[in-house]
Amino acid sequence: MASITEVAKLAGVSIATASRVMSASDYPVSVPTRARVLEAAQSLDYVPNALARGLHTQQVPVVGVIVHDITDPYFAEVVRGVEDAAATSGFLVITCSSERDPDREREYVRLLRSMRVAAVIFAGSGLDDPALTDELARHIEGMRAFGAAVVHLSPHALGEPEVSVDNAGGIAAMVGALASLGHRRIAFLAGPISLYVARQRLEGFRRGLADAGLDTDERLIAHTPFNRDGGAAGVDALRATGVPFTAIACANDLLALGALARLAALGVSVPGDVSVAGFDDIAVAADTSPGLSTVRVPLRELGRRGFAQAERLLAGAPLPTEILPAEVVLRASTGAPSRAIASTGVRP
Amino acid sequence: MASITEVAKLAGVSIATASRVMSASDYPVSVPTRARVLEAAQSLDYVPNALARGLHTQQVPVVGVIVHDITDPYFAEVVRGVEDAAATSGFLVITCSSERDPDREREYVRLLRSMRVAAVIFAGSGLDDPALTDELARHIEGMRAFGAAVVHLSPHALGEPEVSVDNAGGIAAMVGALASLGHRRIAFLAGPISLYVARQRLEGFRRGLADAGLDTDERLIAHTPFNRDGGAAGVDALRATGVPFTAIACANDLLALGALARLAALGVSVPGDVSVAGFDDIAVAADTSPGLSTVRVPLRELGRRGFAQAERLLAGAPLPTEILPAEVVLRASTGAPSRAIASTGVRP
DNA sequence: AGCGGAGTAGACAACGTTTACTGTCACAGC
DNA sequence: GCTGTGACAGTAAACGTTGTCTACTCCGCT
Repeated sequence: MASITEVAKLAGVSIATASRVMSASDYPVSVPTRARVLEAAQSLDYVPNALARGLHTQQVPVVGVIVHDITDPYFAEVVRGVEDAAATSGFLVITCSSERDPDREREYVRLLRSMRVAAVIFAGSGLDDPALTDELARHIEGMRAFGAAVVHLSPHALGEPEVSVDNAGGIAAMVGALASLGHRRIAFLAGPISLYVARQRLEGFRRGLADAGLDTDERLIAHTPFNRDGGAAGVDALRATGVPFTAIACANDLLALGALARLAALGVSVPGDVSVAGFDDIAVAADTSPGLSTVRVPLRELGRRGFAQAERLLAGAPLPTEILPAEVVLRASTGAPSRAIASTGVRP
Repeated sequence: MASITEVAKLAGVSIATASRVMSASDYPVSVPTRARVLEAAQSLDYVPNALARGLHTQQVPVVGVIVHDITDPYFAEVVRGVEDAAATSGFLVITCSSERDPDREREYVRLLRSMRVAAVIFAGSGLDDPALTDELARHIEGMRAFGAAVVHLSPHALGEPEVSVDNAGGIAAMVGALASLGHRRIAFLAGPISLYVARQRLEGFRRGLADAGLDTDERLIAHTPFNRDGGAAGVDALRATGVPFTAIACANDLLALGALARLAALGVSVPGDVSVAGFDDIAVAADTSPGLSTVRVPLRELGRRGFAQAERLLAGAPLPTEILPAEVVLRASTGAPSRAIASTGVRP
């Protein structure tokens, strides 16, 4: 593997001159000299050593993205957005699936720090856990200590996210849409209360209800894990209350997918008996049956903007926090209500 | 950001001694000295500089994974497998979505080389393109030139993949399952002929047919892009031939998803009129309606083994190529045939 | 008493860059 | 003819590690 020393030797110039050509520095190098260096580099298949460069500049053109799970379509889409933006700036992207496990997250942050990555983007939501928040704050401080940019794409304990999505507004709009269809008793699969996004979405749910002139029935709010199984469990929890409802709004699409599957297994027709709505509009949402009504969030754009903010932060430019719009998408899983189903009133 | 120099100073030892403690070298350091160094490191929040370390060792504990698109559930799952295995060895994972674009791939390989990553895992299949193959060969040689491990998880032009999946066997088994259900005229959405995996799967299709004592009707093989739209296009192409068929096997799940959607739009019932089968068993397959019969491939395991092979390669250990089994999973999209549908015979 | 060898610690030279800092040269201005 | 200046090129010192080599202290053995 050729180093710049060999390039310089072959070109018959000093290392400094070769470096100035290869690193596109603005230091003047005469045209013929530059050409000779370039030719030497080419013929040696020279690739600059980013480690040596990074050792000197204290920074390497790499950005770390901390997600819950890259297998979750939500995060895959966000990471792709980061990657696309990063690629145009010559940055590489390190993906870290933390599984929301504090130990894994800590370890990833440590590794990212050891690599002196230029930026770390936290794509997943923060957890409300004082101990963890303290620790995270130390980590973030540690990262910033060597000039790394830190960007959040979701609400968290330590201030506003640099870029985010109108979570509350999106859910409120969906509740409004359900109300317009005639629904009066709307249930909510809220996800885990400890997650800040889930809280924002719950707040949006309440707001939507209020906007539509409906009361919130706390018994129709179920807190279950943010995944497919959580959706099924949520349906069961809702039915167990015995309280009637005609629609289920969900805090994300995975919950809605689980709910759909569980309802189908129970023989409850969607949207005949109950309407179901999700949030995020992950790609699968169009392939479920019935097609899932949901709230579309520009996930890839979220990732792109996240990287852009990181770059701006690195450049020391001021940083207005951005909130991306969320848009209701009505497909086949929602319709006008027929009759309220309760735990005992499910059609066989 | 504290360096080892400061740690050494605070502990009152030489840099060398501090290094020996921090890098868990097997060089003897007395217990009290070690304790002092550790304490100093702790109090300074010292995190070793992986760049400096990598500059010296010519290698950084990072592995690059080149995929088609991280947003494709197939690749997300594989990357997750790599990530899980990598995490237990303290390695970070760089994700590169090349979109099968030679320019993007070249650029990613260049960046990965500049980072001196320890390994590069090619998760996606190779393309049959002599120019590209040449270039790729040069890249791979370049990577190996500095001691990087290169691992392929799919068939490609330059030899056997280090780990892969029984593509042909899986499809053949699915064709066998369809034949057992009574299907005699089975169509195949083969994906792009230029992709090596697609070829293997096509070969498996032919073999499955032959094993079942059926003739291959070349008109029932459609080559379309490896995605959802390709599935829809494939259905249209098949119908346009006017040749009757009772089942469609697909070279991957995305094609099957597209086919399912297109058939639903045409009012063709699945599996009433046509059976549909996919390949890969991505997570979505369980959420389609009807649930997609497919061939399950241990994708996460594929990623894990890929990393394990890279590690073995790095250690210089011999390397038996592995082929992971594929298993038929029958869900609701397949059933006994009723009558063959042709381009003109579709029920309204 | 002298010597060899553990056991431990420190000095120092890499690794491949970048970037002050120093030159050198030619040329313009006086 | 001298000096100042601008355009280049080279020297050398970092950046933070690791590993080799040398050095010092005890110890036990002859």
